Amino acid sequence: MVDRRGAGDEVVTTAAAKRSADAPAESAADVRERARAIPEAAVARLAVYLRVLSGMAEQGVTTISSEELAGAAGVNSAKLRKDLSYVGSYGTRGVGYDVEVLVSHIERILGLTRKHSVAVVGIGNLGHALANYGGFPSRGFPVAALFDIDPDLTGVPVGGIPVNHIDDITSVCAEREVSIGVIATPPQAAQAVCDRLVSAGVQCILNFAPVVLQVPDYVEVRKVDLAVEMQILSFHVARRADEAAGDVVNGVGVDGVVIRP
Amino acid sequence: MVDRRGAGDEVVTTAAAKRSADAPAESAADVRERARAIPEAAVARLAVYLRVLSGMAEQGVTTISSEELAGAAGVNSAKLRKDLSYVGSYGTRGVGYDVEVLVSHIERILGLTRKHSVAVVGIGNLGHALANYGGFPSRGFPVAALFDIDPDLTGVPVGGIPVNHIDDITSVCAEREVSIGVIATPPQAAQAVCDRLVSAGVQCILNFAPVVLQVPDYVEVRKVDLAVEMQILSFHVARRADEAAGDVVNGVGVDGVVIRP
DNA sequence: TACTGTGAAAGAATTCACAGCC
DNA sequence: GGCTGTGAATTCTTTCACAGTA
Repeated sequence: MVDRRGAGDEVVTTAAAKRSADAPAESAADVRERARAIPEAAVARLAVYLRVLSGMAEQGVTTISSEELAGAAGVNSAKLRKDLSYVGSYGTRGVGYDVEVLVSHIERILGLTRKHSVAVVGIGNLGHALANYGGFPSRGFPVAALFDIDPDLTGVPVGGIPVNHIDDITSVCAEREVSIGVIATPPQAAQAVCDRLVSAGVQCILNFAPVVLQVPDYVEVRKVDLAVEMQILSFHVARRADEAAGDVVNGVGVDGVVIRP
Repeated sequence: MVDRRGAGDEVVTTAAAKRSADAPAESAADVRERARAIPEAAVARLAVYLRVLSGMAEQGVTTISSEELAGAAGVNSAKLRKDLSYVGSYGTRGVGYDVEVLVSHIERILGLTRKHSVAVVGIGNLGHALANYGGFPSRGFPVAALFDIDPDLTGVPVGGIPVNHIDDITSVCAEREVSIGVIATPPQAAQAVCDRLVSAGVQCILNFAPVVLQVPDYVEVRKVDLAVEMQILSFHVARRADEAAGDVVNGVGVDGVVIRP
């Protein structure tokens, strides 16, 4: 019912493989076809590789092997190479990858060649933190608008940007070409805010409210749910405790890992 | 290399199936075995179901079908039933699930029957927001300690809890039985903070710093990387734009979805 | 009748392992 | 010799579809 992958959207796993390796300057159609074939899970990791590579570049590193990059990104090298193969074949056998080349190709695939303006809705504790978060603008996501329902906040600058009233969301988003909406409101308000963002034309939403948002198919939602993260950690604590109670013999658990007292 | 699943830790997919359905009051060993067999992906969803169910219970709902619960949680009903089957068979055919029963069983599986004290390290914008975030304590994760490296902050109460200096992390974490550490520091400090948390005995870490943390195998790390979330959204914006350029005929894209102008 | 619980099938993601190239 | 790129194998996850039951 909420399946986002359409019927005509077949996954072409071998699309990249079919292309000859020596293709000159890819066409827009090639990029398009390749981008569509990249698995979701790989996209998330590409963003991590990009960050690591940017750091490397700043330190003057020009070349890196899959093994090194994988280590720095916390994945194994086979997965890394597979992920990079979705982007294209930009490594040199026996040598490794050119850091700058890889950075620019990943940026292209992730669509970072254009700026994506962000609107934050809900200027409470979290909204404040997000408005002031330096990681957004520095990575090509300028915070272009802030909204809150409290009229007392309207006009008050937060992180250098004056807060708008939420009733102005449509006009302000259009004017400032907002492409990503961030919901940092209390849970009760989240769905209504989401609806307004969508009718304002925003097609990508990052949701911090602990609510499952209902949106049309063409809108992409990602959620960050702190309580859920905590509960996943809790599950692992519990599992570990269970293992300790069940499998531990002489203080040594599975794998010979010593269980801490 | 960073594989967290040990050699002796075989996944027993059919463990639950082998158990007879009429087993009386599960033993601790049963819970343990079942918990180990739950797929990661299902654990995250169980936390979402739990939240939805809690909301239902508050509204006085006592019974719910898989279809209804799935709709509210944003998944399809087959997946929901499969997920719940990992927890056990607590539904009634032809009727549905008793909300309270399900809540208590999910809580048990997620290890929420005990409290998990949380320490937040790095009391900047985000740290402030986290210290004040009501969603933690209300879900069984009391914030028990705050740490920062700035001596001027030491003793200042944030969200009702005085900030400690980071040098006291070991003693304070031990004393207050912290089981989850939250890293909200600048990226440069994150690995050092992580190391200190680990040597203080904290085995679960939620990391907001855009850094890949290196930890021993027995430590569980989850990360929330806002820039990565943004970049995933960016990828989808780009893909959509590509589709619009390539596949759209007469303003209608794949699946007959109208691409917005 | 209406809904759960679950084997079996299908589909994704990960890992292996090695051919191919520098 | 060293390292990439990738088919094939494996493992994990999702979905199907229906037997079973209140």
